[in-house]
Amino acid sequence: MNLKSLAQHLGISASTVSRVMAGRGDEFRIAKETQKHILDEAAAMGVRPDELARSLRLQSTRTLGLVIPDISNPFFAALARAVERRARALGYTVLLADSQESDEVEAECIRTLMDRRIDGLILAPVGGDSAHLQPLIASKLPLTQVDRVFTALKTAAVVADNFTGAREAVKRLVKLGHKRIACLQGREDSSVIVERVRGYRAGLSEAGLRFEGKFLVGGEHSQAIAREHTLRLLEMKPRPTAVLALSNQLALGALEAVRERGLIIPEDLSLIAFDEQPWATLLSPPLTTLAQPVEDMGTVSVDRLCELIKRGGKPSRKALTTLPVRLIERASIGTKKKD
Amino acid sequence: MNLKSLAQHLGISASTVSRVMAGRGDEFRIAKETQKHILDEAAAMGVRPDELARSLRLQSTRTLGLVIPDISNPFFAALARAVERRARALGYTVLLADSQESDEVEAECIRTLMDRRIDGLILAPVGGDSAHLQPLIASKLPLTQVDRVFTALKTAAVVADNFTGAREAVKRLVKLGHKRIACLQGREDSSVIVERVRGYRAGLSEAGLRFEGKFLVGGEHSQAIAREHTLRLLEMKPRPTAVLALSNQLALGALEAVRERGLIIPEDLSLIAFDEQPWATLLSPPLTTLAQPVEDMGTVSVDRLCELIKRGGKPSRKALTTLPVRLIERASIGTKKKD
DNA sequence: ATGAAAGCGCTAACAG
DNA sequence: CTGTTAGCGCTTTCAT
Repeated sequence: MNLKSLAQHLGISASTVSRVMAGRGDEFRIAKETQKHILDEAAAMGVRPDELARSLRLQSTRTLGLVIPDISNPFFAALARAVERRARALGYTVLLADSQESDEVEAECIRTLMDRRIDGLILAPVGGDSAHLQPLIASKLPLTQVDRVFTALKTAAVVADNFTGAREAVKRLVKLGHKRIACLQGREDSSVIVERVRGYRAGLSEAGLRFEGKFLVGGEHSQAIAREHTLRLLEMKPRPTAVLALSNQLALGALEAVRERGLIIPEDLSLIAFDEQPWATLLSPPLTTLAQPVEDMGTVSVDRLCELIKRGGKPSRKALTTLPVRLIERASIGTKKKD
Repeated sequence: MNLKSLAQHLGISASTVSRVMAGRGDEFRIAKETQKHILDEAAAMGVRPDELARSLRLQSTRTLGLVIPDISNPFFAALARAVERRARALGYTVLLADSQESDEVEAECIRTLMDRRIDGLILAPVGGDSAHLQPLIASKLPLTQVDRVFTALKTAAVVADNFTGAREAVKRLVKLGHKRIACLQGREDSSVIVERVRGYRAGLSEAGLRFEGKFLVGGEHSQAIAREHTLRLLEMKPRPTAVLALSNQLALGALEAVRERGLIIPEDLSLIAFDEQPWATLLSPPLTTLAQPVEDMGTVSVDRLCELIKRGGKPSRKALTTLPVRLIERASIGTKKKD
């Protein structure tokens, strides 16, 4: 059932039906009676305009693409939820794609989405290399980067204040007397990690502590790898007395290692982790976290993108939005006891 | 840039270009040379067929809809990931919608997806009432239900063996000497919960224990509500010595309550929870879980749906697929000590 | 105030 | 082997 057959059924033209269904009946001064007639019959027959045909005709799909590296990472799940909700509120549908932490899959996802003629794209890039994003940039598709971003690409971008978050965490640890503070990182080429490591080093340096390369470990967003690196940290002599884990997945790996070695938090090791999670408070002891403003990041990304779409893809002045990170202090950090 | 302009540019017809771009050049015995020419130029100019126009013409979008109640629930996130991955492998794109545990939003999601002319839908219904799904059923859109299902609706369906899982968990607890085993449920009208509660009661009854209504608490998929109900359980005299939590979110609520009351697991209370999670092993003590085959559920849902699409929506014989649940025993359950 | 006709970009039937 | 033509369902001039 489509508009045309409904029109025939009612003995009027498809144009009139189309105008009424688009809510523009008054604008075209179509008889109230006719309007009611059409609307009633459409509802009764369950006729709705074919979005596909509309999109083709209007050259607009009212669909946004969202590409994230891993939907099973709760941070990105929360981000997706926020994006979806805001987009829905603004009348957009979201096409979600999971790039599986792979540049190749990411490029493929973006191609697929572009083939579907999305109106705009929100991209949380895998990181590292941006070469495969060239066609996307060249296409002039309205684009907002979120979380991990390539600042070299001149697009709107929404990020958490990763630098300040990490720096404040380190400063807090220093205040508790820690001098050997290690940092467990993910992919070193992701902007998020770069910023957090920068914050980590700034925190050390502002406290007059020397940065030690051997205390900066990791290099992948994986719990298993994080566990291994933490095990190695714990074997060092003297070993670090505190660890800053740069994501929730990495924190889980660190916790595994600590447990395996039979060490106690915070007596043997203080731990702070990025990403607040429902289970953080239920660990023994509860975990100190750096809560990212993930809801806001999703909402603002959509808003930025929609502005961009309205402006026809012309970039705005204020390209980068930075949202604050909050330190939630719990019992996983304590005064350094032994040395 | 589109096929037509590419055709003009090359001085050949759009049909030929279309056929070559669809990879059917050989089928139409188009000169190898022409083919190469077209493909090269298309690649050089970045021309790709407009999926929108193709879909309209072919009356097929190669898009599947996926509606889940809550993407921020890691179980559904994992499901979405599996669905996305399998669909991609089969050449489909997935439109994901989050119904936010609301029947109204769910109905709205389904309408939006149908307007976009998806080829099929995978639905994890909110539960309870299926009245709002009538239009969907009537539309004959290929449909697979997953996780929560309405068995009254004659559609393909993929579920975990919730009944057996819950029953085995109870039997294990009974074997450890427990006699007062409570059950913390989610929405009682969801099929998943109904089955798990049925398994819980079967487990009790097979052990010769009486089912006690006051030990079956809860009614919402929320950590906060679960906490409150558990607090109430812990106030009972005599109080239960073991709890079966019917989801990961409920388990977190239960853990909150236990901690607040200063009780020790498993000495004061044994706990088993549905859903295996990365943090389960890191709790103190590690949590005994019932691992759902979430990867398989996603994969099989897509496969079932694609079969259905191929068969033109005709339902198959074997409508319901049940996949096994696995009990992962850890230290959160123990012999009943005091009474 | 409403209708007829063209066209969004593509593919398939038919023609040659 | 390749081209011409019609039409998927819609919206929008342009005409009346």
